[in-house]
Amino acid sequence: MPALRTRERPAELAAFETAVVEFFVDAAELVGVPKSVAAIYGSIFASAAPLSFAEIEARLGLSKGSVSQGLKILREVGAVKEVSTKADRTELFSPDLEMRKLIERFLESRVQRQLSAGGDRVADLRRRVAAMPPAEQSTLQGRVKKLEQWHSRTRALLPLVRTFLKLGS
Amino acid sequence: MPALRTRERPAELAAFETAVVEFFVDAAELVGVPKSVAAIYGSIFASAAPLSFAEIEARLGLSKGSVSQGLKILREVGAVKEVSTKADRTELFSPDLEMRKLIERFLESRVQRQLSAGGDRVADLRRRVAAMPPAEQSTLQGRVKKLEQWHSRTRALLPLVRTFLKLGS
DNA sequence: AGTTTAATTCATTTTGAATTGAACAAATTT
DNA sequence: AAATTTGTTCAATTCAAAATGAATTAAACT
Repeated sequence: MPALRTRERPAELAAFETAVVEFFVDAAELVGVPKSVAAIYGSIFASAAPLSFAEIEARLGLSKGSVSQGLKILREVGAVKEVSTKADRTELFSPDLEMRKLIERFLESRVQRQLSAGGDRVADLRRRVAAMPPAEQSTLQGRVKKLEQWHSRTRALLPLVRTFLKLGS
Repeated sequence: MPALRTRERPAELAAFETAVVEFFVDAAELVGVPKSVAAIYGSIFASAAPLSFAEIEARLGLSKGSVSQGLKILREVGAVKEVSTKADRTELFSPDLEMRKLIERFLESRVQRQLSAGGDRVADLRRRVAAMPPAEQSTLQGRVKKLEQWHSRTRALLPLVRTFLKLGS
């Protein structure tokens, strides 16, 4: 991704924006979100006034395609909301500050999904162990049990995390 | 990744192994671990007897390079231990069943790292807001505050997770 | 209606990570 | 010590995800 293009804004503003963008790009890396999406969110988050499509494109030096695609994703997950000034045709975007929702969505779409898929698999495994050669059965049964333990423990952890993140705001 | 090569083992054994491998490959996807590494761990985990390098290579149909590389990683994070039968030259591998350690390592290397990097960035941002144009300052200050909140909340969550996962074995 | 501006779509390209495979090293056997 | 077997390393390849940009649609203005 090319460096930020700065136009003629105060240097501090640009620097602030860059720093925010970097923050989000970094964080996104951890959870496997594309850089461009994180950068778009970052630049919107870093702007006091709602940002237009064109502004985002210009500030980040991204292609129209990436901006469109990124904004679509961000709207879908509710990370960004459109602030239509009916007077104008251009769409303006502000961050949806309920970051809790973001995390919720993430947990749901990734962790939750994986957990229930995993549940099915573990159940399947439990059935299969029964058909194993007697010599190996007890060992393998132990292994599958481990899997079950971890699965249920993780499952139990999820609501805890949810609750915790819900606490303030 | 090519399908499992089965050699002449009982069909149930192969099926069991495949299922376990799939379980781990799936889970790995969630946390961004390479398939091959997950598959190697899976096949070791699914085997009652320690597995040799050659066995892993054959069962998964991976290249020597991948197996070597994968085993290296798995050893480094303590997911797998070498069960040397001094009589033989071939290295044999068993799963290190302390999966807790695995998760610990993961949390440490990824989450922890990101959290402290993020901490620095947030501190930096806090300083920068001061230099913003007065008109925008209060808005931006609010935003940075949000970031701080989330950062500290996540930081607080981590030990909770650790404790929880430590509970039983 | 025709022109301009704004944004989306999607086939192609780019990029970066994962995997391969061939060359190499180390230990073992004959 | 030559040949063989076992595993490592790393440059080259492959592959999938991400980004691009040109074609297209949609809306607004003349």
